[in-house]
Amino acid sequence: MNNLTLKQNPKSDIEEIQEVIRERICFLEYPPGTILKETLLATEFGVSRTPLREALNRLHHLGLIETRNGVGTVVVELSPQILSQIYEMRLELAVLIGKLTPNTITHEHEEISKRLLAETQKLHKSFDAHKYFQINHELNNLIQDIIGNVALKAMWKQLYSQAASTWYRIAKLDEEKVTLALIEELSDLCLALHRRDAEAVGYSQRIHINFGFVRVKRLLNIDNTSTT
Amino acid sequence: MNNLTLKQNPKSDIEEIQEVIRERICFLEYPPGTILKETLLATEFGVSRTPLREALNRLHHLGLIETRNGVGTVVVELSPQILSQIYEMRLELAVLIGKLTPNTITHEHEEISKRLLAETQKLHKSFDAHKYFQINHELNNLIQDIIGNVALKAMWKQLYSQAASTWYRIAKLDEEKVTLALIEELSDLCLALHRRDAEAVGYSQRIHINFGFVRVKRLLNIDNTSTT
DNA sequence: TCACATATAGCTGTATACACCTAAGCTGTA
DNA sequence: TACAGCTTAGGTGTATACAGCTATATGTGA
Repeated sequence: MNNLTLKQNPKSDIEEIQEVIRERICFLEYPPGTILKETLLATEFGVSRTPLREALNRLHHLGLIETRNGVGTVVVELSPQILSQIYEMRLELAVLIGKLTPNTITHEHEEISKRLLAETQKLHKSFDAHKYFQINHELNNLIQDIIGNVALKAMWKQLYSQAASTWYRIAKLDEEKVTLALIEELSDLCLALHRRDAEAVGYSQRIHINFGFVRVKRLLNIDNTSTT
Repeated sequence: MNNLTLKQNPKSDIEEIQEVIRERICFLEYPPGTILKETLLATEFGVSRTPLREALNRLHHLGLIETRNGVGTVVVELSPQILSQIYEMRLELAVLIGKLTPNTITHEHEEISKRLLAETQKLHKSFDAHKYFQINHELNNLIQDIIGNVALKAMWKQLYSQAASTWYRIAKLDEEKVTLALIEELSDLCLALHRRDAEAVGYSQRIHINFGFVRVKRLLNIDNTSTT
């Protein structure tokens, strides 16, 4: 665990490539529908197509891309229905953070959350989309670091990756409100971490995922007939 | 959906290879520690190493294998701790089956469960390990087919795959009890399906996963200090 | 001018050769 | 005989050539 960054250092080249492309998809650098060419990416990362294809294969398994023979590898656009299912799942997983043997919360976790809160407050004065994405991303890494159950952690990461780009696309439409919501979220988180209360972290996450879900539903006109 | 089989037909060759190897791992044909050679598998399936590596790569992502450079691809042996986390997660996911917009239960689902029950009752008279595995496998496919939330379904499948081989190894130690438990499980399931009650399916699954968890813990001497 | 068949550029899918890594076995020496 | 060092067989990791597929563009006839 590095100094206040929680950097996830990938071991192999392939994992590093995978992470870079994943972030590009999450951060809307590759918006849904973008067609990625293996040759171009391979030359960019300075490797041959073979290892690059392995990276893409893993991203395919994460549900982020789809490759069509003769065409290219396209960044998936999730249907409103699937996206809704993903959010419903995330709501359920959130409360499991504190339930399933969480990792011990450290002083460092608390410090990171404070830093992110401060950065978001600065963001409130002059909004910067990419900075907003970055903070969300680091926040998610922080949450992941508290999740002790490896299966839950993997699932949490995957669902975040799948939902991120849509959320960010929507967030840009209403900078003011989402920034305020993020400040509120981080405030809650700071309090929960200060109390070393993983359960509170989970419930806080649930609340704020639901905030996002409501806005996503509103903008995608999802008819919600499920019994939540 | 085929005639009372719920066959999952893979599209590409790679997916088919992946499924075959996955079943071999689940069914203990490749017990943990087995070293798989890419060349041998490639010749067996009549393809080159490239597509076979893609299949292995996906299995790696499912947490079933690990490949070490210069050595081979080894079937992972999950630590008792990780296995415990997987079971805890499965317990939580079970109740979500009925909660998160399940698929409509059909007459066919009911018929399959009846058939599996009948087969298990025959099994009770003369036990056959592989047959037992097969029934468990089909049962799991049946449950998957009821899960409507795609994220939950994917997670469910993955966790089953990871836990299966350990469970089967343990099941062989006490054929009598596990067969009776399976009969009970399928009886509950038949009833729930007859009522078209997905929630009951979920709770039934939870009960019987817990049955397995208890036995796994007993044999692996897991110290359970978590607050379930 | 439009519809349709065809040619083609460029992509992914696959096979294969080679580089690098690892572990086991062999050998020489104390 | 025991042990250290080296050799080597055989594995995975990577690069690359080629096969097959797809969408676009082009040309031709009505």
